[in-house]
Amino acid sequence: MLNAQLLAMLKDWSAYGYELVQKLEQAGFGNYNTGTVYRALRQMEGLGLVSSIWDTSSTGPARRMYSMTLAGNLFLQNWLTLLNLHRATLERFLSGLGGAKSRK
Amino acid sequence: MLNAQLLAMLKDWSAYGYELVQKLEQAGFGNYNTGTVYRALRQMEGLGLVSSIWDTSSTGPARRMYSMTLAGNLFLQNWLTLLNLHRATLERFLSGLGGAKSRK
DNA sequence: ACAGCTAGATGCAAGTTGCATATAGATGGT
DNA sequence: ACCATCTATATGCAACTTGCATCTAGCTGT
Repeated sequence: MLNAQLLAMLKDWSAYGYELVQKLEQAGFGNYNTGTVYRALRQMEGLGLVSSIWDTSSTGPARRMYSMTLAGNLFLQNWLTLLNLHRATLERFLSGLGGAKSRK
Repeated sequence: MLNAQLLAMLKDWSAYGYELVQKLEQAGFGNYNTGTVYRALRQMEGLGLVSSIWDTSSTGPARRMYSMTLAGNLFLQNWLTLLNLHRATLERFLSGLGGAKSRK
């Protein structure tokens, strides 16, 4: 879930970790702490879903700017497709049509 | 995710763990193994989301029959509402409308 | 000079999951 | 009768994720 949310926020603009923590909250995705987000980003970098460079252009401490890669985009698309499938199945069960074949 | 999927399958009919493992796969929810499902069910029982009784009526080993409680139903409704919110936000980002205010 | 903010990182504990294995009753074949 | 297999639940161990706390380091404002 977190990975998909981070990728979604990186789709059109690059961003750095500290910024993403705040954006997650603003977007209504919940309050993740910095440790969780930083490690998720590094893990995704290891998987090739995002790439990063040190940004020293602005004032303040250096920032690690993340961008989504092509693989990251494919991952996100796939993840959303799966999410929609599962959601549809869940709601099929909630409508009482879940166990169409066998009942107990 | 798994908790919600299990609750959805218990909404209209009670079921036991071994059965739920197979139903998860048939429904397209993925292949969970028995250890994961049994422990998820016991955990939800501890939370009061499901209740169980030993069923010795049929042949074969005794089965632990699970039913969803009222609290489980509320939990499921809540969870689905949250899921839909997050999904909507994700797709808002994918449409390029995610960072409406500030850009980089 | 010093408190506070920005930015990233890491150690430890808790929770979840997969894999392997253990258990026990029931079934079927030879 | 014996033994392999299926059904059904359970648990130990390792890997991974997350939250909380803490650390480092640079910059800002008073």
